Amino acid sequence: MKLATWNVNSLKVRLQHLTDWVARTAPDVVCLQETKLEDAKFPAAELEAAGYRASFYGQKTYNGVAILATIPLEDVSSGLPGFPDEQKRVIAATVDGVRVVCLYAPNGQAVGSEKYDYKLRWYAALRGFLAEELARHPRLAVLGDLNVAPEDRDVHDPKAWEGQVLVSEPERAAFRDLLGLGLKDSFRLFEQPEKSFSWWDYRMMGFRRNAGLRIDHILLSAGLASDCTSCAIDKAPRKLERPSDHAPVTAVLS
DNA sequence: ATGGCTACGATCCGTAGA
Repeated sequence: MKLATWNVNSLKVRLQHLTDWVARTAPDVVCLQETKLEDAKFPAAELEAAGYRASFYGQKTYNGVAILATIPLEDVSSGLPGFPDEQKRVIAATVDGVRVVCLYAPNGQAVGSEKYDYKLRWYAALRGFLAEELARHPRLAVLGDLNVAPEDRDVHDPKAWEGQVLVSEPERAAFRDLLGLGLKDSFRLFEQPEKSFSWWDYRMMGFRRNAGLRIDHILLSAGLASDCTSCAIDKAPRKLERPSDHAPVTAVLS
């Protein structure tokens, strides 16, 4: 099974990139973030034509998540229990016995801001949710834009970013807390190129300078990590005209 | 040098992203 995650930064704008990409790479499951579409406007027919069923949880302008799969999606749930939230950031479904959780973590804006506080509270609720999901589903995959670069090697210029949002110690601690539940960062199960990132700022020629961060992740429970044969970031779609600022990340389970 | 893009919904600029 091939699993993927991609923050598309507007599914309406990126639909062609997405359908081209799935045609080329043939993932079985794709988690999307920042669809920025109300459910009524979700392009279900176009994705069906591309070979994918979809479960989606969206809103106008901001946020929005979806799971696409070539096989049926079962037991779909959305949101974090005990954490009422207008912002549509979480959807989960079971696909062929694998519990898939698709996440769009809050950005946090700036350390010390109200949005930063919301981000840390969201992560605390997420941890509780994933602990329950793990107890229920030993085959658990958590994919998404987690908006945390876990280590300095995930940051193009750690000095410049030190203490900033996406990199700050409380955010990294929240990320490590997820690993502490028994999840593995699948990207780090394998040798990877130096300076591997999944997001590059649109400004300042960020992509051309490889001035990026690795903030999109695939975390796997122990039961799935032992079946994982590869994890990679696909930079190709970031090179297209009018790209998303994020690249897709893919993991293969044997 | 704290900006520089991009998407969106609203106008012809503000909000948000990361």
